[in-house]
Amino acid sequence: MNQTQAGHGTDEAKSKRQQILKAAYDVFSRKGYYRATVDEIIALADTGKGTVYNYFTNKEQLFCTLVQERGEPFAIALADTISSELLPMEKFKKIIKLILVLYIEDADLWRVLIHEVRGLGEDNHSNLSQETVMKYQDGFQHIIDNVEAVLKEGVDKAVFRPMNTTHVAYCLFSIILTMVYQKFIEDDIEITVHNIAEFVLRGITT
Amino acid sequence: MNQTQAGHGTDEAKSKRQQILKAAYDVFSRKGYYRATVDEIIALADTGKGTVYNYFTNKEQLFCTLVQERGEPFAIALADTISSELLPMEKFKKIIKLILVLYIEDADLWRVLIHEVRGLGEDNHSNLSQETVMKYQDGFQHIIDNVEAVLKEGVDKAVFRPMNTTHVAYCLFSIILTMVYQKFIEDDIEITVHNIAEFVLRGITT
Amino acid sequence: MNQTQAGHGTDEAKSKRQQILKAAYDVFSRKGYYRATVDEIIALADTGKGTVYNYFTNKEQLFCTLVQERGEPFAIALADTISSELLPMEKFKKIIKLILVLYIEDADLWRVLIHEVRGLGEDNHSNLSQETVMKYQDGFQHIIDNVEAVLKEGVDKAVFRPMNTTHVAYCLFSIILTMVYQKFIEDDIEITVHNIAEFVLRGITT
Amino acid sequence: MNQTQAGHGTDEAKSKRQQILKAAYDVFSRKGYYRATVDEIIALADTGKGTVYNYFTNKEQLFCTLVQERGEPFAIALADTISSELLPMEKFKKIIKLILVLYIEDADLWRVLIHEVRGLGEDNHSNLSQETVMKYQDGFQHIIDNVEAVLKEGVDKAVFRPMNTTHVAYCLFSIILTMVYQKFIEDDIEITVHNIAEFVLRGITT
DNA sequence: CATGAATGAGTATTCATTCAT
DNA sequence: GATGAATGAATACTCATTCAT
Repeated sequence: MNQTQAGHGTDEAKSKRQQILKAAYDVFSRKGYYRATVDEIIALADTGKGTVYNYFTNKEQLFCTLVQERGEPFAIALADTISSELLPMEKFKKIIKLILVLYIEDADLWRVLIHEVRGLGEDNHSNLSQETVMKYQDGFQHIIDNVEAVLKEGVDKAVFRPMNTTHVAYCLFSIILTMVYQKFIEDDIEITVHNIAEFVLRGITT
Repeated sequence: MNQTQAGHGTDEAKSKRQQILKAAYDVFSRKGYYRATVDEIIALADTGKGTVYNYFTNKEQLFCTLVQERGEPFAIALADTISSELLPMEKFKKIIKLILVLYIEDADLWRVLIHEVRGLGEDNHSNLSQETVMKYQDGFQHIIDNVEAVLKEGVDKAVFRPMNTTHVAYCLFSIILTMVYQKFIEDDIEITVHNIAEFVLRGITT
Repeated sequence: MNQTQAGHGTDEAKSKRQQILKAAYDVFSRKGYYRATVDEIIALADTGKGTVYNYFTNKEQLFCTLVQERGEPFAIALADTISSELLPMEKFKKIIKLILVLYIEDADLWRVLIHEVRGLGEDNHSNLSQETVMKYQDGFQHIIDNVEAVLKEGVDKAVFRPMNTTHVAYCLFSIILTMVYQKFIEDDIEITVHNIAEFVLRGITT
Repeated sequence: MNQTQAGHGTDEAKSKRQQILKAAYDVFSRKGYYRATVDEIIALADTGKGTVYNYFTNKEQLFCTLVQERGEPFAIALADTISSELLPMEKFKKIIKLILVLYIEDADLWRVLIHEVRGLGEDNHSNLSQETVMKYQDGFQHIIDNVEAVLKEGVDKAVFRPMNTTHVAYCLFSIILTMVYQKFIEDDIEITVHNIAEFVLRGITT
């Protein structure tokens, strides 16, 4: 609200939406979805309450926009990898790396998303609408399905031994998340990728 | 509410507290911590709102009491196992089983607890107080520390190959949780225990 | 909040709800439904915001309770009159009087209700829910239907000349409302009843 | 928005204002004053929000302009009729017809206007400013005054029997509105005019 | 003149907690 | 000890209006 007096400059014009998204990212990441208040977001974005509702229909849609924006590149990269002609083992490692990279960037946002989307009982624990929750659950499911597809391919080609691919896919996914959330990532990501792959491939036995 | 007129009997007095805990278990499990309301709990417990606050200082402490009560037996069993003279491999499998059994019983309650305690950013995502969150994180940490101890013992005795025991302990824990939350548990738990152990020990390579 | 320090006396206990209803009557009558704010109601009722929501599920239901309470006696009296064995002309006058009396008491409340329920275009102009609007429209319809029934009876018995009873019933109703809203009511209601009846029965021609 | 680039041509300039008025008519009629939003009006008018405020000082004045525009012809016709040399009975019927025609055209707009202007308590129920409300109440008053004048003339000439002309004028007006709002109008308006006149003149007695 | 991004005052509703009886 | 009426802080969202371009 300082520079161009009322922020109508073309720079700022585009920036308002960005300011809000940036502030929202910040607040959602720190506070989680429910405890993030629109008031705090606008304070940080240095904007009026109405402005938020000009760009986003409601708090939920603001959050979803954030998720969409940050998740898009990953979705594309994953699709590319899946459809590539790599060998199972190579694909396997590449997917691990992709997921790792995705979750390392914007770690806090994904943490919050997963927090909201995770483990539902009969009712909806989440503060997000049932609809939204299901949408993102499907998103995660899709990733896991792809992991499973790679595992199956490996089993078919006898690179991996027979297993319950569904179980292993979920476990692999949870292992990756654990590594990220516990901040077990090495500076050189390749090392972490290697460690995870090694663990999953060979286990811990001598 | 008839016999002893206002619940002055020791039976009823104790039972009031139990009724509340039972109802709280039910509601927390179904709704999660945040969406569980004291109103719903007292409706189910068939008691007055004030009564809850006679036995428990607040909603959070009610939840914590529940967690304490249901977690106690496990903590004891775990300690016993750790200090037992079993061989590393046996200990390893027994711990997997212990954790599995714990989380299968009261699955929803643990789901909720983990939901609240999981991966915090700088601020506290949770609806629980920072203090409480840390307490339960320590609780989980303690379990994981014990798992790690077993792993170390195995490495020392060359039953397991050298590894980052911390990482593996966390991963093992997350794998177990995943199996439970995804309801991948076989009717015969031993099978699941075997599968997890096999996966962690030998990986997926042929 | 003065007398018994915190208003928990049995007198006051019952009175809280009444205080709120009284205040709501006041504010709704003066401001209309939309412009009446819960804040103003609680200020007048000298109560907390939560208290209102203990007794009434929302602003609309508070308003409806008011309408119900004040309208009940009339509905009963009307039903009695309709089913009575009076001659058409007597019934006719008695109904006029009943409606007049109803609308004179609580004139402002009915004014507001009619304001909300009146003349809808395609959409719902009202601030009340569609459901509620229809409920009260039905209520008014019911009154008019009864008026019409009396007219029909009169026509059958050749006391009244043939007419479109529906049109006349509506017109009679609107005439009564007009008299009330314009405060054309004489101190002795009988005079007003007589005037209306005379006008409707004989018209204005010499 | 193409030809004269920014609407500088007198054609377009005038048309912008007309577009807005047309759209406003539409939205006000469908939604009522309160629920009509400027946003919806500009969407329909295919214009910018600022433009509305170039031509009209605010939402209220936009509404008033609309009312003015549509009411003008009627006011003139009414004045003509009043000052004409017709016999009381003819004048009486002509006025009924005039009012009927006025309210049939733009029925929804008048419905909305009356909705806002009707029966005020101590405070202003309306969403319009007290000032505006009074202005239009005066407008209606003026019509009624004219009706009353005709009635008085009839009484003086002994065509009508003695009566409270004020009361009857109001009642006649409310009867006409009722016929319009209940859509009791026959295809041939003359029939409705005749019915109303007959009812008011002769009443319903045999 | 036309535009539309920015604004913020105004409001209904929820729910944990208290405390007099 | 048991009760439940009373409470109010906290929060998302709407929409008329302004003003720099």
